[in-house]
Amino acid sequence: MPPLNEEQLRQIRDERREQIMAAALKVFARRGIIGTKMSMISAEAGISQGLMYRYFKSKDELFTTLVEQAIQGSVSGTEQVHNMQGSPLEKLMRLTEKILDEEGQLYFMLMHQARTSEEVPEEAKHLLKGASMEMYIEMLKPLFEEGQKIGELAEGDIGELISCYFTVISGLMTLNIPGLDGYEMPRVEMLMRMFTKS
Amino acid sequence: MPPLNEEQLRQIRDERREQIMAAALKVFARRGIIGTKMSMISAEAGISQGLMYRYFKSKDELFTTLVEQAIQGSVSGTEQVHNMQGSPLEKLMRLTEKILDEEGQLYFMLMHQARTSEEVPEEAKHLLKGASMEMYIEMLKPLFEEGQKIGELAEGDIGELISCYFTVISGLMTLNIPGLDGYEMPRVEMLMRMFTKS
DNA sequence: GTCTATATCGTGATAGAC
DNA sequence: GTCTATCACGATATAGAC
Repeated sequence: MPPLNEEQLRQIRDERREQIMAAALKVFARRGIIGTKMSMISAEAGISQGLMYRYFKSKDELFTTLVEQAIQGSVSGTEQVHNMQGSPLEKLMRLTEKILDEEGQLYFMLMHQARTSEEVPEEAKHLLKGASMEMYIEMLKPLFEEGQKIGELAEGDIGELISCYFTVISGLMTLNIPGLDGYEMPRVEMLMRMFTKS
Repeated sequence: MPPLNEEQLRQIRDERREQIMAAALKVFARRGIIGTKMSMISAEAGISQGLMYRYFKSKDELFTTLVEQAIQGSVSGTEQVHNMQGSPLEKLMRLTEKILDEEGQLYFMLMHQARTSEEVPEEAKHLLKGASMEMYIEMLKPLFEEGQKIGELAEGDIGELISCYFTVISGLMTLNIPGLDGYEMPRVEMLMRMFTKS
């Protein structure tokens, strides 16, 4: 058997890395950085504990890498609202559905863990400073402004409106409803009643 | 100096116990059962680690005791809505304000920790089964029914309405907004727009 | 009743065989 | 590249002095 060439090795390494990160995201999101043991991640990824340290220097580095990825995803996801078609309200509903749909939920929970837990690595804390509520508000301002102009969205302070939107959505995301007995994600139409002109 | 009599000793013990529980609530609510070290609780309470074990057999027992207290509080708090005065909407707003006000928040966060974390003591899990979403819905049903009857609250499935109410409120509580940079608790009037007849 | 000292165990991270 | 064995440390819970 010929030895693997450089390209093949790199591919194996990349796949392993992705595999570890996917496993780590699952566990970190639910259990936080302290509640997560490296053994849990390695078990979830189906590899040994020792191997993880070939790909990430420490638990902290792994966590921080995931936070970075989560921030990137949330920003690009929010930006995409402007590429959607339909009225401002329709856009907002579609954005909301996309956020609440189980897809991005793990990343969202991870960011919440990173924001609230104390023993988060300094670098991750620093990254989170760049993903402030204000930034998201700015990103959604044009959408809400247009909605108010055409009389589709409720009047009132636009900052308060968007802040309320993000706060409620954040709350729903961090609840981790799929795993909560009895809880059910409210319909988007229900939530939108807060923001539509009555 | 005469020796302390039985009554005095009991009083000291009771005070210490309360003191430990208050400190433990603060720490558990924010950091969860795993993230909380007994040393943190003892530091918060201003006593030594060893002494804690004179009052609670283990970390698990302490946690479970707090969960029990939290459930009791949330039930009696919700029940009180029927003793309030005013229209159904006014009652609901006052209940909401009471819940969201920092007061009960620690207990709420504790219950969320207990619901979502994996390594919660079996007994605490069992207690939580008794505090199901369905129970709270039943408790609020009369209020919503009257509100719908007099045309103050939105029409539609009453179970969905109350479920949405509790889910959104739960989300806001678990966010732990006081400690979150940029986040702000939405005004109750804003939230109520979801449930009022437009 | 309260403290300090310590036994015991679990976890993060490393070393070295394959 | 991957695994197993191991070190070093920190946390729970206990023991015993005051």
